[in-house]
Amino acid sequence: MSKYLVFDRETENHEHRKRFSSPFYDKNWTVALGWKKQGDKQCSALYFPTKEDEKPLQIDKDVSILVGHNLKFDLLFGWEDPALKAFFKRGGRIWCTQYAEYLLEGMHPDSHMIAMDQIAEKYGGRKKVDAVKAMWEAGFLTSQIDKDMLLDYLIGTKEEKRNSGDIGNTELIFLGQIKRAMKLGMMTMIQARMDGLLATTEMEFNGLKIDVPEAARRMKIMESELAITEKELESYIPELPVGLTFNWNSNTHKSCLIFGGTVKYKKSARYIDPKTGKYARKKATEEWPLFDGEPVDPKEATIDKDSGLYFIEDNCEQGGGYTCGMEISGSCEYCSCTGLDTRYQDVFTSGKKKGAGRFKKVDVPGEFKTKIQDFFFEFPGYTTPDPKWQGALTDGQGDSIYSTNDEVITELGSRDIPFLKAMAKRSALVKDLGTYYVRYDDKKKDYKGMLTCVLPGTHIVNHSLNHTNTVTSRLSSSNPNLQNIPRGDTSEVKKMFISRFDGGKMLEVDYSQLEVVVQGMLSGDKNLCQDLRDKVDFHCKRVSAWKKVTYDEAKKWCKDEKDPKYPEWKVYRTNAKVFSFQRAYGAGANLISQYTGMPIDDVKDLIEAEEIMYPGVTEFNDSVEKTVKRNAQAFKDWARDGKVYRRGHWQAPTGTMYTFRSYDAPDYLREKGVTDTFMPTEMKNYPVQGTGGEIVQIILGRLFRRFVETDNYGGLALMCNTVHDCVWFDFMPDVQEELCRDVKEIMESVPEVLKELYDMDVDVPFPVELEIGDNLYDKQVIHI
DNA sequence: TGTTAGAGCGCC
DNA sequence: AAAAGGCGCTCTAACA
Repeated sequence: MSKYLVFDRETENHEHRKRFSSPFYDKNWTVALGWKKQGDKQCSALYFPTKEDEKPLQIDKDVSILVGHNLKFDLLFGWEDPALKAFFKRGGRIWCTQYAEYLLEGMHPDSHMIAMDQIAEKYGGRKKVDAVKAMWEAGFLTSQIDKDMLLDYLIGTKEEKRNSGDIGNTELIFLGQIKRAMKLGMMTMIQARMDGLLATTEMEFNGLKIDVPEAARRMKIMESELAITEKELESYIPELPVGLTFNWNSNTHKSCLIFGGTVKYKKSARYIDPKTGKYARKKATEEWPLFDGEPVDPKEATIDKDSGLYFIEDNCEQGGGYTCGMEISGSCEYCSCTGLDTRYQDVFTSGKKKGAGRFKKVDVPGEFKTKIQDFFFEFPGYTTPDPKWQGALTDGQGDSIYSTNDEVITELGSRDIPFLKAMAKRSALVKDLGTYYVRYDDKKKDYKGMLTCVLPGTHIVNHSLNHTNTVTSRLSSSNPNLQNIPRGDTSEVKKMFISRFDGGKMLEVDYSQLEVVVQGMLSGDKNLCQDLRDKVDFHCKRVSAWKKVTYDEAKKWCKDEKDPKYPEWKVYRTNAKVFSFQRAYGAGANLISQYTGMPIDDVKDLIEAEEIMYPGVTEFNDSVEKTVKRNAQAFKDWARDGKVYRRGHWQAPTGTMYTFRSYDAPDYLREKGVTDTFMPTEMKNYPVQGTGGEIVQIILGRLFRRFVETDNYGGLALMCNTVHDCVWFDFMPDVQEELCRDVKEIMESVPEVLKELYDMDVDVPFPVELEIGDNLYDKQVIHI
């Protein structure tokens, strides 16, 4: 009799290396562990006041499935527990209620990363103790929360007979989800994906080893290149007013510099007080000496050193005296006065201060007030923008900002603008340094970039592989994102990824054009499947259909460098390649023509040729569209505009459900009275993208089982990462042969796996390519 | 001071 | 025919 075991941890919640409650930080541990085994009348829990008290989850032999919400988190905290290892060894499986909910909801955006509290009630559970959540939100550590309160939160209160809380809710959700999954025909698919979740848990646990000295070396080189480039760029910036610093990161600045425009900048400066019409000033008072009862500005008086009193030497009213610079002696030459009249400051005549000078507090104009104000500076510009580069933002004057992205800069290449190359180089360096190395953010006083996630000592970076964050059921990666590491032809970043083993290697295994294979599989198009079996070069095939020559001719002329036709036909192939990628995303003829520079009629010819060659693909796309439209239901989108839209779905043969929403119709349909339409591009792409992702994930599950079986090849090979159609491994050469053979066999066994799980008859191969190297940059294709 | 939208760009 | 799909990170600019 096999049973389920629901469990959950409340862990110490320090953030470390961008990871919330990181299981890889030694200051975090399981503060409270709760569980309920199938058949138990109530939940159980253990409380561990310190890390030293911590005990592992006990998993009885009759337990066959572990259940939890966001289960990867709880698994990582005990990933090396012998009990858990033994559990997997005997074939134990998992069910993550967060992941299952996301799949059951057809990956609807509202179901991404969904919190338990948001679904507990719909499965008959109840909301949990708010006070605990409030304390976390207020920044308390889990260990600072009252033990009883925490346990109430975890397993329910005494009034709830200790059969609620996180654990009780999870059980109810699990049982409800099983029913839903059976009804929707999604049970097998969910189970298979759960094994994929185990694989990514293993990958997160293993992480990637970073060659920190190499990274530091590269960084130094890049930083000095950056300094040189920025120095060069400086000379192209016109003289700027104080307070405005040109920022090469700012799209506004770049657009204004290149195309002309007004940059708004802020500076602290004086301003006119509307009440007085003069510059605003601060209030101030001064002690002024009194002369005959009238206060006089001390600046106009002199201090008598002996008495400490102020005195004034009044000038002759007739204009004589100091003002004319004349020496005064005796009488004034303009009149009969005796030159200067010295008057002394008033003094107290009695009391304590008798004899001391009298003063009065007088309001005087204080310092000028300043405030941060907008200033404007107009750049003349170097060239005129193409209107199609116009963006949504405006400059200081309200004129349009134009895009200065890579595409535009390339297009500007033919115009004589001297700094474009340096600017592009700077952008590339800043992107690499800021995203994949490390860069100090002056404003936030914080470091940015992938290397900030590297653990000290081990130099391992543990990324997150997220299962519930996309609408297509693909995975995503974050903190850091290890699914967008620049390829070898873009940057040398991949050199940083090395083996953690002494003398070890890295292995990357890719599916060859997975999405084309999936397109063939889903559509069942006879020609496409045959071409996949024949391993034709699809780009040459498209060229042959487009230029009306045979496939063999096209292939020779496109690929044989010695052929006289090669230079011309190579370009055809490149265009066909771009065409096929664009087409996969559903782009129309217009856009492809614009993007490739091919005449629109040529693009239309290619599209037509495609449809004649692979009619099954069009039929498949049409059938998805029909299905979605047929089952669509209206809903009011309050988050958007409160208007009525529709949502429909299409279910793949594996059981995966894709949901689609409608959007405001484009103008040409609006004129015909249509208010909302589904996006044909989404409907074409989701099934292919999603099924490709799904296949990789279930294969990851198979790989995980093999790694469990072999104890990670005796501890000499590790699964590390996956990027949609590829898998990364870290291994010792000792096990290379066995590892490569297994990985290739398992990854290429897609048709067998799909037959076994879903009784699908798949007649296309899923070939993979293996590459090995000392790092993920310098790798060689290997053949087995 | 922190949040958010937009742009840009890395990957598949 | 007509609407280029999916992510996450960094940066700026605007706003509360």
